[in-house]
Amino acid sequence: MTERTKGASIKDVAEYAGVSPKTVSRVHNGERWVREEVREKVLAAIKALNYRPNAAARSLSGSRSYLLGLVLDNPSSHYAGDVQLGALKRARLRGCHLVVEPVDIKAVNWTTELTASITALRLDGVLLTPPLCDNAEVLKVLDDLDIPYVRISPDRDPERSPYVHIDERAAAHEMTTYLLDRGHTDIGFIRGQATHSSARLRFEGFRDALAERGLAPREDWIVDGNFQFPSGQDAARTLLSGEGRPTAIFAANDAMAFGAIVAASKQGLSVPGDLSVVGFDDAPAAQIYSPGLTTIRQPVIEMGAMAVDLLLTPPGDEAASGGHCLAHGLVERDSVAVLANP
Amino acid sequence: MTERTKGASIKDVAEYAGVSPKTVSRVHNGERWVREEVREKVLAAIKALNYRPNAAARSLSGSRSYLLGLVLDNPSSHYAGDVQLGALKRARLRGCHLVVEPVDIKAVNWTTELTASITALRLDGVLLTPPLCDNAEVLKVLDDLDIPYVRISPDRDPERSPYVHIDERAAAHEMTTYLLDRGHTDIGFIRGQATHSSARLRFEGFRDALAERGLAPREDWIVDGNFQFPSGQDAARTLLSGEGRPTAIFAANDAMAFGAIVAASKQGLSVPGDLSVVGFDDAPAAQIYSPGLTTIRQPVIEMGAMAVDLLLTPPGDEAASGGHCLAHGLVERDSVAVLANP
DNA sequence: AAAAACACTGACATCGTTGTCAGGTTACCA
DNA sequence: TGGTAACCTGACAACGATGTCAGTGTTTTT
Repeated sequence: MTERTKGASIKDVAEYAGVSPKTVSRVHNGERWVREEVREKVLAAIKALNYRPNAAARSLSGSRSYLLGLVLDNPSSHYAGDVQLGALKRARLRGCHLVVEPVDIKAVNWTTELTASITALRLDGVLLTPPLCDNAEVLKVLDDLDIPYVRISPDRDPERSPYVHIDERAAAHEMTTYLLDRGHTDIGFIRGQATHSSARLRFEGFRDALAERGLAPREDWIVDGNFQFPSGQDAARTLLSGEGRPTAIFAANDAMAFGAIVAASKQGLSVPGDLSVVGFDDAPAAQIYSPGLTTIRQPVIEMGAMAVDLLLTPPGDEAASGGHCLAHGLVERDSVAVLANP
Repeated sequence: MTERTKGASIKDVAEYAGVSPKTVSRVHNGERWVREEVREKVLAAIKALNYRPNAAARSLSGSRSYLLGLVLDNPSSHYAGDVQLGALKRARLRGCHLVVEPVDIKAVNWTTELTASITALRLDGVLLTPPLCDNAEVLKVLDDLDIPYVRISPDRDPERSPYVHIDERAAAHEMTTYLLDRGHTDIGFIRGQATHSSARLRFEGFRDALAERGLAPREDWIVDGNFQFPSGQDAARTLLSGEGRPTAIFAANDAMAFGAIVAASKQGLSVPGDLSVVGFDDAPAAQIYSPGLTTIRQPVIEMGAMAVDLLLTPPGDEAASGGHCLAHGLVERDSVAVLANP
């Protein structure tokens, strides 16, 4: 094997520019008190030698590692992928790299492994996605390590760390109003499991929107699901088998909405002809389903990006603390029929 | 802010165990020639102090960084997520961490950025996924850096680096035979774009399987698509509008298969009642589609894992060179009708 | 005009680990 | 018994950056 090509070191650059290594360090770290003339000379040398500071050396010497951790429990989901994408882009802009740390809650030693990774790498901070961001053990590990973290859509403990989220209640409210405006007043709702605050907030938005029009949800048209496809099928079967039937179903997420569509089709009901269905999340399948699913889009990529920004904000800066709400969007596709003009 | 808790250093462990730091290093690196008694004493000390070697220091001192790069151009796809998951798990087993490097081919400076990341972090090796693994510029950057890399399902240059793949031709052959065995002889095929060798191989497997039964594909039932959903719709419209129509459609990937199903439904054809449709890839939507899509599953997670293994095999080891083929699977769902008993 | 503050630069130690090498045992063979 | 190998260990110098501090000019203040 040939010797791995080594890049230029800070010494080479210093020599080339005729200054000390320390001055080179000052220049590319943007420290004050470097003469403009010297700065330019050094920058030219850096460019000429194509110098890249060694991250390991910086980490060892300084107090930062320029490494951020993304802790995931389900790395192959589309949601996680989008968070990662946003985080990745922003991290690069900010001169950091992203190390992905998978956590398998079902494994025996996962806390040890997480601790090991964080301490070995001296991560500067950690990003947490749901549902991990509400896992007490994870938070305890991070608190014990005294490492900064930012949560994405956490369920509870708003004071515990900075976080980003969307206004789920408002989004569900908007979706419900959208249905009402199109003449739907008989709306069934498929809930998520009560342990997720999302499930609660989305239902509350639905209920409140109805209430604003002087309506109340029919009790037997509120069915529990668990955010999974099959539970959507089951729930829809229940909704469609009772006395009378709703003209629209609002599922608390897309997977259950797909289940509802399939269940309706199997009963010979066409969507949206006989039944309108809406979801929440804008899953990738939503645009290739038949019919295309009207749903709520979360700005997941931006959430990942903002989480990195918060993480890199100097501690103590008030601007980064607390919750940061990003705008959602209602994505109109083909799964809703218009019963009356808005 | 409180001072970040620092873990024990190798000196602490050495002192605790009553040996030199170098011996501690020897123990946890599994070097030879450490007395059993000493080894145990050191291991006990490591455990007692909960010692984790500092990755930055190791990287700086030794020749390895214990960091692998995963270069992705579309980090939020399910495929990329699964590769990552497999790579992540295996990397952890092998004591490495994974740094994700997004590459946006459309950006101006992407080669510079990639080079910068690799040299700054002194990555031990890099994983490449399609279609990036066939990008000449990426390969040139890596070759110039003289950094080991492993490709996943590359299109060409089999000698250029180790790689993992599945036998796409055999898989398509198997799927075609599956259709033939169920009485389908009038089969339409939706191809991918010719620039992907996957498209070619999958088509060849299809053609060969027909040929083995003494059949030849009908020319106007071979339609070109581009692996995207809409092209599947268009292709199916073409296939279903000519004189006579196939009893089955084999799409070169799932996205186009979904398009075909939707197009068929719009023409009043039920799947699989009036038309069978199969795909390739086992996209997440395949199991929540109506009907569930019969398709080929690639062992993507295992491929990511094996890629890491290959990357960590010492260079020069013959076992790691060349291509490594993993087994695919035919996932039987509900999109194929039986016209005759197999 | 002296003192003080500011602006700029480099020497040197340091971060935590591993590579190199020299040295000390013990075991084996002639 | 002496010599050579194999086995085991630690001192010391890297690795490539940054933090600290001292030192030298230059300006501003007193």
